[in-house]
Amino acid sequence: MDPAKPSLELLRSLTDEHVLRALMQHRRLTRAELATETGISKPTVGESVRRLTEAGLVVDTGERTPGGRGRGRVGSYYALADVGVALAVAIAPEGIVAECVDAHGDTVSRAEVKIGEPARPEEVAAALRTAVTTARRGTARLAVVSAADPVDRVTGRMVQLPDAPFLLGELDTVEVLAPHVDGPVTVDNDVNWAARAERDVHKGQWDDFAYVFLGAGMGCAIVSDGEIRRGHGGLTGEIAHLVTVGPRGKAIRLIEVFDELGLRLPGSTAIDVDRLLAAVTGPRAAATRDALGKAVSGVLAAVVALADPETIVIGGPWGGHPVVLDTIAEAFAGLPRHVLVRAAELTVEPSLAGARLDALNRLRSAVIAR
Amino acid sequence: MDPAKPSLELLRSLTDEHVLRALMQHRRLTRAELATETGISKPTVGESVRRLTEAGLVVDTGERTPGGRGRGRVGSYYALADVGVALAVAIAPEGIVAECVDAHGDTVSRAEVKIGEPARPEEVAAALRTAVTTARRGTARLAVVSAADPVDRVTGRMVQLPDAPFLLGELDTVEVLAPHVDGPVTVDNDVNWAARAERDVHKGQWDDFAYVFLGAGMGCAIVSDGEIRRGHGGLTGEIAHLVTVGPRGKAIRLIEVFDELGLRLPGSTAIDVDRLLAAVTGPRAAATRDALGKAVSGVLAAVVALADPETIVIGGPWGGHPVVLDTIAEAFAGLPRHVLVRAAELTVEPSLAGARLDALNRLRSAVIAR
DNA sequence: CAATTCTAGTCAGGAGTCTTGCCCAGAAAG
DNA sequence: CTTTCTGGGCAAGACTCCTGACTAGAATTG
Repeated sequence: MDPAKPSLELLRSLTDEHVLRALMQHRRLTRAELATETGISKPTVGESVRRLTEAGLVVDTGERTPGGRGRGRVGSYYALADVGVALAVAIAPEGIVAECVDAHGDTVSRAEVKIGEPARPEEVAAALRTAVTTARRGTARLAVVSAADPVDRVTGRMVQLPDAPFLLGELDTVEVLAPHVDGPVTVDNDVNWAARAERDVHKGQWDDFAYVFLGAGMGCAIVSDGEIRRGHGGLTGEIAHLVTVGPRGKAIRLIEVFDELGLRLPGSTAIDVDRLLAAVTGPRAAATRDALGKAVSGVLAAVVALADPETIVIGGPWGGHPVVLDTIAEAFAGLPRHVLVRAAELTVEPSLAGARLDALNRLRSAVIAR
Repeated sequence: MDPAKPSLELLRSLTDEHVLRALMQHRRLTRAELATETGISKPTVGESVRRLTEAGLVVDTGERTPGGRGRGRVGSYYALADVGVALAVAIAPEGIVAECVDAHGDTVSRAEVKIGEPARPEEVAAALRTAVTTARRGTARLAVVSAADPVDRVTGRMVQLPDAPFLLGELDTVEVLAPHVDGPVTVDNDVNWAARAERDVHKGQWDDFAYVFLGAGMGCAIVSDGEIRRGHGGLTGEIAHLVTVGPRGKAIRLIEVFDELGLRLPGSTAIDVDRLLAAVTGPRAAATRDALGKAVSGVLAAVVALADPETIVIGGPWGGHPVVLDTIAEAFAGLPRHVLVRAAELTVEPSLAGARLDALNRLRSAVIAR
């Protein structure tokens, strides 16, 4: 039965929720301001504030309305009590960033820990612990993690796909973080988080788009009806095995294109980004550019066919490079169905930004649910 | 502001909604049965029934509880009043089927109209009018339409994609039906409806799967997080231009495979299903089977990469054929990432079944919203 | 400096909704 | 005929929200 049972308690909790959300957004408000902000009557708001104060969720800040504002009676400012923080963590092969956000959306602390390449799982786990313990302020009520590898939707663990780049290795993020977090740990891959951040930049306008990330690993995030689609195992957008156009017009998997072009790191599953960038800008670059353009636009054709995005956003160390972007856009424009291709808006820590915002929303919901 | 404002009116409408939903599901109930069914107290239910009767949404059927049931006082049975019907329509090149469903989920009428091939738009429109006027009983409060062509998500009109099969032609379903329906007309393509029906067969178990339809036209529906994903323009799953493996290992678009195999209807954009089935079962079938298996499994690889389904369902006149299905499953099993491939469960009018169920849900919501 | 004006917060009254508990009517069972 | 049992209704109580009036206190105004 979908709709909630009607009861007076429902009403009361709805009132409290409105008040709490208003305080999260506006930091500090008087009872009167709360009433106009929420549209609820003054006496009801007063009662709610009394309840929430008693429950320890709201405190009288002691501040009074400044004289300058009006001439009437001074009001008391109320604010959210200390309700704990949420952790937002980004795990990449280069290093780890951990941040704490409070219910107002402020980042209260931050820690960075570098990792030596190639990353070994034990090293990553140790760095993760260090970053989180350094960053933590007060009780962390939940954690949201971005990881630069495919993530199993159910267990939150990294998944190695055959022959596909695997940057971090076997790492059970949930297990590592559990001792440091007093609540659920959510893990998803970095491209999905970056796409969520991109969506929030274009709030309400972009409901359906795709975000293609081209770096040492390749991935694609699909936003449909305003939400990231993860699929059954969380492996939506793992495009390494997508069939596309190879260097001589042959149908091969995307990851194989980089073998044929000799652009993978020897002894590793990852793509050699530096060499790739040198190859598309240096002498005799035309052939490489042509091959990459055809291969990637074959992927974009698949994205258009199976997700029908409004636009396609391309990001990542080499995908975001102007030369590569132009090459891809040009090759893609020749296909029968094409959409606007553009560079990602967010370039600095896009996946952390996405994880941070989700951490905030989850923290707020957790506070409201007592 | 997401959560509804707390008010007493909210409570009342919630109570009415519970009562109405119980009556939709159970056809006829006494006040006491309504109370136990909804979990709401007897006086409250009584009051709600009084309100709803006054509003004309509920009627006293005049029936009394039969003596056999217990020994207590006789109760009065209440039931939903006549609140109109919903139209469910399936438009295919062969013909049109229109049905009326009432709020209990009963199909109260049905009409079929054949169309001569090839279908001309005016002929289809005329057949549509005939089917709907024949089937309609009472006021149709809304219509849900399945159409065997790509459908624009915003306008509900058919969309012709370059070089892709286009079976029904330019047809503005919404405009044709508007005079016959007293409410909104919803249009989507037949594969999406079939997939919805398949989802409802596996209620709650299948949240993420793909439905690949292979017939005169080809399409694919993606169910993610329990919902059909349509994309920005409603063209999700139009796989004709997906890059896949051609007959000699060349990377070509799916639709071109049928050109190379000589399996398209001359002078038309559609696939010649009869000739295709003959080619895969007759003598020298091995080469054709091999080509089809590779081409389709390339499409499935794309579906897996971009949607990560739990299973892939294959249906349609030639896709559902055992020989074809086996061929595809075999070719697909050789790829690095593969999931279970199975035939569609529903084979008789699957898209109409999906449209019918959606029509029912929409009708119920419309009734509850007064 | 006193009167006026204005505002945050509270109080009182009233309307509305839900629930529990009790009672009644009436049919079947004993 | 009495007992048992069930659907339905009534009354009382608890609770929530709202409107409107009131109070306290500060700034402005004359």
